[in-house]
Amino acid sequence: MNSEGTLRHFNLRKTKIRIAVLDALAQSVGALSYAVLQERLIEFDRTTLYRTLLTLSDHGLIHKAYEENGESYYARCFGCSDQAHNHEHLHLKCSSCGGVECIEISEQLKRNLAQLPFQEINISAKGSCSTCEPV
Amino acid sequence: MNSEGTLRHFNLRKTKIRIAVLDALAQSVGALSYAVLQERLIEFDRTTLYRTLLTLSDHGLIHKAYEENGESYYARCFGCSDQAHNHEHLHLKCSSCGGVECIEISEQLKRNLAQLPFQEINISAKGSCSTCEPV
DNA sequence: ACTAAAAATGCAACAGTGTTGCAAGTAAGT
DNA sequence: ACTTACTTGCAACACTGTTGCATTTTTAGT
Ligand SMILES: [Mn+2]
Ligand SMILES: [Mn+2]
Ligand SMILES: [Zn+2]
Ligand SMILES: [Zn+2]
Repeated sequence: MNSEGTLRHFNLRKTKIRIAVLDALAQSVGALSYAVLQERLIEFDRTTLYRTLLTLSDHGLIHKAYEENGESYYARCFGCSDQAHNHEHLHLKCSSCGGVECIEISEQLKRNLAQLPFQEINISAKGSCSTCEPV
Repeated sequence: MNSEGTLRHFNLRKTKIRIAVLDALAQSVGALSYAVLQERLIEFDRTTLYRTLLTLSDHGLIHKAYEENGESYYARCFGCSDQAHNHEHLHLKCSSCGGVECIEISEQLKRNLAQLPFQEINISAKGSCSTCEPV
């Protein structure tokens, strides 16, 4: 589904910046930092970008994929809603290229995590991404 | 071991702010935010606090326990060194009181995580802490 | 297509945090 | 006590998070 369809599906108004953010994230292999989003969407005010990220995040269209030292990365969600973000994957920050990727985890690990009595669980890791250190 | 002994053990110079930071973290049940540390250690310059947290973190005496929306929380480390931070626990942000705690995880989960090919892994969760919602 | 209500945007403004350079002060070994 | 390497305080700057408010845009109803 394209970005406009996604917005309609989530009952969100179709605005330029929302489409632009969703498009940017959809086209990117890894997650995009707030700084990169800002420079790619330089035609919009950064407050609007800030509020757009909040809205898309609140409704489960995107999620914060990584955060450290004031750097935030965002990525598209798959199967999330405004009820809950279900992130059955981890966020890898590549020590080499600095990129951030969403990485699938094993079924076993998913089951282990599901047993924890918490509303939301996020795993982040540091290491080499598949591009920088091919398997 | 007290804070002075800890610094000696890690071959770090014994300075007022390092002792004060270690003492503050040692006495606290949960992790302390940067903001709280700053107001408790108001007698020191915030740049010095910033560099102190970096130094203690780099050498494995403390770790960043949680980070979101520009808020960082710090906690004492147990068994870490400048070679590696071994965090076999997760960081819980209480949705109720806002506090951050280090929570032990099961042996099984530890084993699962150990199999992942990454240098460093951090788990953070949101939910109710034991104080706000007793078992 | 027209209109009104609801929602989103742009702009200004402010606080907090991360970060660095540099001069002055301090800790630790001799 | 002396020396040296390390640490601190201060200034300074960039970036992010956050809010209020006037203006513009979207969308639903006619
Ligand atoms: Mn992700
Ligand atoms: Mn911890
Ligand atoms: Zn990489
Ligand atoms: Zn609590």
